[in-house]
Amino acid sequence: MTKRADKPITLADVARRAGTSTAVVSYVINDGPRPVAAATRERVLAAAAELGYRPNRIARALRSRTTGVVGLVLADASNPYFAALARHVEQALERRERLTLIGNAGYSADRQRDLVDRFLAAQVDGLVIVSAEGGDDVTDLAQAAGVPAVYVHHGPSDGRARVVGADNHDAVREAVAHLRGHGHRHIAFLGGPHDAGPVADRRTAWRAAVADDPWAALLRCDYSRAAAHSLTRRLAAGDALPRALITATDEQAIGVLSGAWASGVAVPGRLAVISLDGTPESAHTAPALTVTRQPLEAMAEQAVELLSGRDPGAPAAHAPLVIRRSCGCDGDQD
Amino acid sequence: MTKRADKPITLADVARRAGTSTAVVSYVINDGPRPVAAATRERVLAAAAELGYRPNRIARALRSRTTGVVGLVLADASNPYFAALARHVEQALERRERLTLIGNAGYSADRQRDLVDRFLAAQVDGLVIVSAEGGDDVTDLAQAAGVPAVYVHHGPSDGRARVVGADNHDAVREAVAHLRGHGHRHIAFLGGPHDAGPVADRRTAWRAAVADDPWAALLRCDYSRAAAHSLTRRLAAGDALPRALITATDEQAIGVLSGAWASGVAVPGRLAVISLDGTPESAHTAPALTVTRQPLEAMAEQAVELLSGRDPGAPAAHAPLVIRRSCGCDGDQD
DNA sequence: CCCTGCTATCTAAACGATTAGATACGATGA
DNA sequence: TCATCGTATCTAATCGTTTAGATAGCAGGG
Repeated sequence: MTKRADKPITLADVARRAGTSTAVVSYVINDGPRPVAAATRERVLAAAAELGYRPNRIARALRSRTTGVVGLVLADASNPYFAALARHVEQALERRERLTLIGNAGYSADRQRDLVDRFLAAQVDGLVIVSAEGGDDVTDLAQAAGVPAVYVHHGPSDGRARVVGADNHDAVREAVAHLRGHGHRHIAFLGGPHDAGPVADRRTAWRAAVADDPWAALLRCDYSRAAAHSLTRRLAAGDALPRALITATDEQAIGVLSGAWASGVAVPGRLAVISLDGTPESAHTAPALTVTRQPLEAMAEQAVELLSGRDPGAPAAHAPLVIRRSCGCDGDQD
Repeated sequence: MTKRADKPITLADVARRAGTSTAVVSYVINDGPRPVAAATRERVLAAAAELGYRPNRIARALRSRTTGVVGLVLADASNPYFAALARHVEQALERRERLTLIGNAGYSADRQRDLVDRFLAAQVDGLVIVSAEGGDDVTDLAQAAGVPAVYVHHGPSDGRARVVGADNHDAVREAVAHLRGHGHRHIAFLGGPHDAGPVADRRTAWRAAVADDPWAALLRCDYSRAAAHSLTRRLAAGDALPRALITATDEQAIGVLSGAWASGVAVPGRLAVISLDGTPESAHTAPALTVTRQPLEAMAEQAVELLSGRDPGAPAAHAPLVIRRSCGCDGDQD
């Protein structure tokens, strides 16, 4: 009961108490555009402290037309990859003292536009779009409102929008080389149903890396564990399972693992797997997944940097190969 | 280039165009507190549509002292359990047309208070705290600001705060009974390092359910996959592994699974496992986890309902047993 | 024909901060 | 002593809504 709830403290209260005008208080609070005498500053600070003054960001936002809030639109927060990305974006924003408005578009372009609309009405200072293939282009909306927008992981390919991604080519090349090192001749790839955006890049890179192998198999399924699980069971039943597989996403890799387990297929003995995401989940599957870890933190940092108008130097961060067990190595599993 | 970015449309613009005052426009926009003649309403609506008017929520918030934004404070978004809970809370809010400000406290009470402070400065209409054991009590802050706060999963135990949880006793009883049904005599429990909040409830319930078994072992480790993984490996090396185990959380269960795999321990053959969370991840581990699924959606719904002042009837939702394979059943895999 | 009461609308004061322009006060130089 | 300048502060307009109070117009009862 230290403070009554009914009357929030305002600038005017502090000014009255300090015996000054609201202007000086404002100048003190934000090292304002004009200087304040040291003695006065002290009085103001003391008054503010005594009253427990907390600036009202809404009022500040109305006047100064900047809210310190950024909208984060997610295609699907259930997907650990997107969830991890979201976390890093939120942290990058936090570091810059900005608040994060979050929303789930659930792979629907309509809901995505809707969300962006609502974020813009809330006067966000910027938009980070973590979208998947289905994600529509919302650059027009943002532009109309004069709000900077950045896509992460996947975005419209016409040059108009700023898109932050990772260097997938190198990663895939490394993965293929590693499996070759284990003696595998034919290295299959499990991609998505349509292959647009980063996953298409990954597929292309794989195709290039196995160009010398006409039998390299391209598999496809949804990006869900369930889909990869049943695909694996089906292939195992028909004895059509490859011996070495690169999956486009961790979700698929995890589905492959559980499908293999259910079919009695030994990993990595009968089937070696490398996944191209490297979310935290991948470290504690059975067996632990060898992955190329997407540099999520660097991507988030780059995205947020782009929002502030700064153009970060490095165009695409490298995704390092993290060797664990699913590839056949006797990994770092303690 | 349909709309210039430099001049957002305001109420006054619409009023001018419709030949009315700003008051009527406001009345029309929100079926205002006063009626408007049908003809006028038409004119206003038309003008608004033509100009592409979008109300400025900041200005609205300043005047009406309600932002339509709720702050969601997370102990740790990396934990899939919390992440799933967060998703459901966000969806429950979305359904009520409210925006979600999200923030990660990272198990630190200081950062939690800090976040709450910043959310309150942003004039949130309510706070949802998804906190773990470490989480401090922030009821005082919220109360001082006159903002309703609800804790989900875990909260201060003095009656002052509203806490939404699930019925853990029933769930644990069911899990124990199920393992007994598989012929297990001794059922161990893997809890957290300190056991406060819901995990303590779960432990207590387990103790009650195995009261007739003086040898039932209580294990402890951090709530991380890594900790459970190495604990399992250690126990396996010392041949001290129980034959049936209930884990307090999915994270631990997944760590146990990967530890067992690494130690060559067969699950469920040598070690049967049931977990008490039931996050989506648990469906696609190898083997698939049998769990008591926490009613996250119901909890989120309850929490948001509480924020609006309504007191939802049901005090604690039931966590149903989802039978898969880690318990020894020939589960519903694929 | 005037007064009453109702409806539809307008005027203007909030909300709490920021900030440009006006002002007051000493100190300085001629 | 007076004009000049600089510093520290105050006054008040402004951001875009909401909404209570004032007002205008019209119908109906006496």
